[in-house]
Amino acid sequence: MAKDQFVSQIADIDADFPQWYTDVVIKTKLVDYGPVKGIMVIRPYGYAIWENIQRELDTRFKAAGVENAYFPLLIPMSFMTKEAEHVEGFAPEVAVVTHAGGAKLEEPLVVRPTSETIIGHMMGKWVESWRDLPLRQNQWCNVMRWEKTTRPFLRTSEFLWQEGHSVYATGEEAETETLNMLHLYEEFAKNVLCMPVLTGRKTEKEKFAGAVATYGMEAMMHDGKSLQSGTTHYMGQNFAKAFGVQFTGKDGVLQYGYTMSYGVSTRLIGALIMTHGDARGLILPPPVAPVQVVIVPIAAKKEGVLEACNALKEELKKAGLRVKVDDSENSPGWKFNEWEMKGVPVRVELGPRDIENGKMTVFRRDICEKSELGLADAGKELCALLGEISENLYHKAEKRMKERIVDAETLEELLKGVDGGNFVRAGWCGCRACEDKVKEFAQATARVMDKENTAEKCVVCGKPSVHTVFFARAY
RNA sequence: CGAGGCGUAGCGCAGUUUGGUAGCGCGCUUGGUUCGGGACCAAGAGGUCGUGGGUUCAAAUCCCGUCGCCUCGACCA
Repeated sequence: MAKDQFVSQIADIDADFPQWYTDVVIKTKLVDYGPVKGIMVIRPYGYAIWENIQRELDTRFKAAGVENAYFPLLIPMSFMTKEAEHVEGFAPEVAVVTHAGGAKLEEPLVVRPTSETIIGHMMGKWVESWRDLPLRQNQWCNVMRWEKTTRPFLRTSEFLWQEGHSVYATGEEAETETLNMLHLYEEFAKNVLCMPVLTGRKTEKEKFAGAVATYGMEAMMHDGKSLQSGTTHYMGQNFAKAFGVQFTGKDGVLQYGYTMSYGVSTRLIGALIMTHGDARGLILPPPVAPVQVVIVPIAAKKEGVLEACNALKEELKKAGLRVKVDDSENSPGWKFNEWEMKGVPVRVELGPRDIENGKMTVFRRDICEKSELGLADAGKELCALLGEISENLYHKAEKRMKERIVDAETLEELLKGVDGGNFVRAGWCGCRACEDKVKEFAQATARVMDKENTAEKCVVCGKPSVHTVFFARAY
């Protein structure tokens, strides 16, 4: 098959970015559409990415002192109504179980859209004394939010995530933890997903239902749109009061704890696809790639070729790499394209010519270039190469993001900025009306607030700026 | 829910204007030759044309109804 025909299997990344994205997740066998609209099936190749994300995050959580636990899928409806803002925020999108065991339930059960309520309930029982604090737990689970429009990984009615929940004795500690977790996510995005993110506090309009403050990390996609890739929330005593999370302090006084929560989801997979991918398909960052090195035998039937491939595989495995030998019956050209589309960071071609010369032909997915490396010390060489690829992916994405952050002083400039696929930094007076006006005028939302208020005037009303905000169109 | 589009083989589509044998590409199966960028040859399997009704000698095609899906507007990790 001609090469242009292969490329045409995936839509043009520049011409139609959403179509490109959908093509890629389906054709690379990350997901499939299931029988229920808006609920995706994650196939082994996609799930393997999630497992790598899980492992990397879990290691970090545990190092920070967080323990894993599991809480129920079904939550009594009455729990949802205990925190006023929370129920208002989530009511439109919960799925409700009304019947079970062949009979109508006395109290409907909601399928968790997030677990603040039930974890708050349990923590209320577990926390009695200041000695029980801080209580820091995390769970890996699925949640359900009945979304109106969906897209694989980016917005689905059911998704996998982790949600961490902590109780502290003081607001300061809980707030500090909220920021610490945001930084943990940022470091993770950089070093594991090779993805630069913008972090900061969310506006009142964009914050989590029931939170005092929400912080988020936003990643810039190829087309300049923003994707909320993780959030951390400081709840103050809102949930502690609703669920009776009380403890006796050192001073002997019974008091409410302060809670916080944080989560990232399978959306991260969508984020890294849309951050790194190109016209040929996926480009997976080495730390999360299910296969880091694929070995393609050339002239596999010739004596010694498969043996050499398998020997190399064993050597690379010993070096800690995830390796696959593609010994299928397909032609080499077919395999090249297949694994490139699937985003494998490095391909090694091994044929009679290479073996004779004691070399291997190495193809880098990130720059699509071939070179030769010596077969001796292959493990060390390829580990170094994967590290180089990770850095290159990060720097490329970081450069793009930095180049596409522009400032605006008027609504027209802001509109022009987001139309051009940029994040727009602008002043904001802090009022809801001006925020709504930006949305109406430019179809852009406040992603996060900058750490410092560098702007002078609100981009809408011209009053003094209270927060400098990054505005963008968002997925 | 407001606007637009689409339902024909596993996937992508043509055929509908003007009714008349169910087609194409990819994929799949079998056998053979191949293998350093999606190889080639040969043979084959696979569709009650979303669905219900109507018109007609005859409907994928015309008429009426209905269901489903996709894209764009209001919420979200």
